[in-house]
Amino acid sequence: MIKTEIVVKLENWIEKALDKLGYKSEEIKIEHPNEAQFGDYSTNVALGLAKSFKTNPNELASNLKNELDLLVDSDEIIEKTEVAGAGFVNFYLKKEYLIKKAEEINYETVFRSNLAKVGLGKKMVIDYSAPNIAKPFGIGHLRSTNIGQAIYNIYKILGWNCIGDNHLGDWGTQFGKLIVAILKWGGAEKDLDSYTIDDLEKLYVKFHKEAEKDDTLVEEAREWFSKLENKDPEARKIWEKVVEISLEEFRRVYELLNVSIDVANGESFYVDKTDDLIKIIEKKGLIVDSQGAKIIEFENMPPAILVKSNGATTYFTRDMATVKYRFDNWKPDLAIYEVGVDQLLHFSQVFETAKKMGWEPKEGFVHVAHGLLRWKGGKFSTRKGDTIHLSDVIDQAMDRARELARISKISKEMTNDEKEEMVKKVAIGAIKFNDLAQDPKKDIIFDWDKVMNLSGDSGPYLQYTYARCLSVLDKTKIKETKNIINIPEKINLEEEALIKELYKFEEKIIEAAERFSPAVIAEYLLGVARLFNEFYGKHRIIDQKEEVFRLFLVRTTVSVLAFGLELLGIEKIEKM
RNA sequence: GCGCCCAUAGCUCAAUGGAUAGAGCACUAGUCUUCGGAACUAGGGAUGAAGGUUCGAUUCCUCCUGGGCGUACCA
Repeated sequence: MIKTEIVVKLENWIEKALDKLGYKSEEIKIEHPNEAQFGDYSTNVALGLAKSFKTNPNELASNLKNELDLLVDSDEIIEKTEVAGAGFVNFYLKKEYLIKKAEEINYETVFRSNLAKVGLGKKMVIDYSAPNIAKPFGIGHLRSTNIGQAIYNIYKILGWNCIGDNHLGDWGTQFGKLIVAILKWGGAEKDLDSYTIDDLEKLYVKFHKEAEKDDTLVEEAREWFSKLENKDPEARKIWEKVVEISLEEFRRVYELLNVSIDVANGESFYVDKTDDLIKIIEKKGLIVDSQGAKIIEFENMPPAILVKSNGATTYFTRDMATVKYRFDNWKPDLAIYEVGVDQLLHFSQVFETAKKMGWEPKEGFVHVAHGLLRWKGGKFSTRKGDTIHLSDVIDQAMDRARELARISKISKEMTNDEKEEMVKKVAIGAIKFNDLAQDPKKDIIFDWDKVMNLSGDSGPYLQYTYARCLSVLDKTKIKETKNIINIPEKINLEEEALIKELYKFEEKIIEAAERFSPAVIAEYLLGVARLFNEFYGKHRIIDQKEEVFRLFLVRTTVSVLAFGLELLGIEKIEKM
């Protein structure tokens, strides 16, 4: 758990004060109270201690406060303390400190270099996106792509050395199925070159429909996959073409999403590495022969298949080869897998085997098992063709954004190209935010209205607030308010609420990293934007006597939103 | 059958042992002599059920109900 300087300081204070009073606490918890009336930080340490020492919690808290006040007197951060409730001690921050933190955010280089100290140059590898070849980019893989990229961005900004690896699903029995489908129903007259990604998907779906009636098809598919592994020229030729068609589609999607993944060593990359891998694991004595297959057994889990009875490998084999390759070549301190929760058992088996083989990074493996995408009724299934294509979602979101742009005053001054560009950013921002704003662990219910939500808790709400801020900064005559010299005597409730939210940015970024949850940042940005809009709605900024201070707030809000959107991988919009 | 996960407002989500459970959507009523109405203000409405641990439980434990995922040759 990484703590901010102020939390460390308060912990030390409390420890010292308790020591003087003759108490010792195992754990001192400092948190933000959820109500402004209880200050900026609080500790409940007196409550726990009072219980074990059988004293009155309020009395203990008062004594603690008295000791702390001796330290507060000469402090430049803490303004005052108070005892409240059942025995909480609350802390209030000085205005000067809040302003100093906001200034740091405004001077981006300072803020960035502070954040970069957190990771200490450690290295992590993150496995994300990993779409399957021969299927259109569905909104299922969108989740892994968005969350994975955001986690990558967050770790990078915290000074980690990051490698993103797109573990493309370009190998496996599914190709056996696809080859069978192409040969049987693709039409011999049809040239492979003329296939589109949609054709491939239709064939894949048709295979599963037919396979329900005819058991031999699956067996046939396994045979074709086995042929592919044995470098059969016909199988190989079809496979290569299919990969080419798919990669073209993925390139288009990533460009649209503004995603770029460092390397893309798909499953096929590891095919020629599995023979050695199997030998090494065999040497270690982990392999058991069972019903013609080579398996690995575990104490508390079902076994994993390393080699199938027909001699072909499984995705377990290839994932083990991947673990070894990354361990040997990249020597990461941390390995993250942003893959769906439906593969929980699989990765438990992979990680367990890796531990036994000594291929575990120092800080271990993390499976960010994101929840599945569901209809209200059930699960999406590629096999049944019950999927939603990303391109359809984008098209519909763009239609909706265009409609809003049509009635917007600002966009009347834009050229058609500018407007179309803006509409695209809004639509993609909305779609991405929908994925990122929710705790990755939970299933996500697909809802057209929610995905395309352009108001309220949404990506466009953040983009809009950003544009609104810029517009104010554009209209004022005072151009330099990154820092302020005269701190106002009195600030109103909305100003106070806003500045007391802005300084939390740093800890939110760290929390997002620790919890592997970009949603922490997404939620935080919504809060900032909401507070800003409330402030904006109540108080004029330009040509007021408080203009300098208020512009400072606007500028800090801009900095936080810009930085936060960058972390989430959502594009900013200057005018919308 | 066994294992893992989930259940919060009509709907979609927050709250990772603390103080009066927060938002958005939808609904109702307002705010346009506007620094940008993709906004703001106000309103009603919620912890699946039963026990337990605790000074304190949406949060931890047990059981029940409902749902999801997994459970050797798909990935």
